[in-house]
Amino acid sequence: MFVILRTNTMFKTPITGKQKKMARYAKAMGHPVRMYVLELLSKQSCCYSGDLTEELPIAKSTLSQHLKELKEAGLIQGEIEAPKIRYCLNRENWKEAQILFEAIFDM
Amino acid sequence: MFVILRTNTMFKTPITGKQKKMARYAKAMGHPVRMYVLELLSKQSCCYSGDLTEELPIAKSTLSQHLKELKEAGLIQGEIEAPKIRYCLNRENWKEAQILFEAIFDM
DNA sequence: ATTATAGTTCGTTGTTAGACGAACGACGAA
DNA sequence: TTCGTCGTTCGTCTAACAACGAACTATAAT
Repeated sequence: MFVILRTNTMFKTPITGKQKKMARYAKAMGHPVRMYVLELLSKQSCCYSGDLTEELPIAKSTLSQHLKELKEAGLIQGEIEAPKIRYCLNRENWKEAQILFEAIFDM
Repeated sequence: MFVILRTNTMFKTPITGKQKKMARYAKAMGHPVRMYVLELLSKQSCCYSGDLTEELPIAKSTLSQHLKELKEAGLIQGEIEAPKIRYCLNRENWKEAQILFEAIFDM
């Protein structure tokens, strides 16, 4: 018989998967430019990288990096409409983030 | 007559103070240990550094650094009860953070 | 006075983040 | 085909981050 011990006692880490997940989302949101993008996308269905480049006072390569970070955190996704890329929220993960923050803020 | 132009057109930054504030809170929440602390404190009135040291698999000096980051972001505060320090949420800023996250998640 | 407890600060190390311009790749238009 | 547009990747630089142990500070207990 195998008893798979995955309790916190065993590994001495009380930090839950939810907390790790939430920290990941928070980390992605922890930069003003990325906050700007997320807020914009939460209010409209999509936006294009080029539009953001014009609005934000950063190099387009920097914007690419920020968008990449948001993609890797799972909060946004991009769809190619050659030659442009259209970005939108990943609704599933956005919902998950909402639920996690909701829980900690007791809302 | 002085006209103080502080519009976004003038300085070409559309990023609002709220977004910056929110990014600051998110940045502080963007580490699992700090997430753990905040969640614990949101559920109970206070905790002691020493208790956290025993619960978390990190050096106490590392914990001090994390607590310092949360203090500097304004999310927690410490009160000396020699020889211990009692930490609790900064209710005002916690509320502010709640409101900001509430707004972006449309809750 | 010394010792013990509790927690912070310091210094170090290695990693990551965020900024940029240049080079690049993927298209569509001419 | 070349050229232009669009956005990404690369390389570089500097700063920030997160880990640790040791030294330090502030107390209370002996």
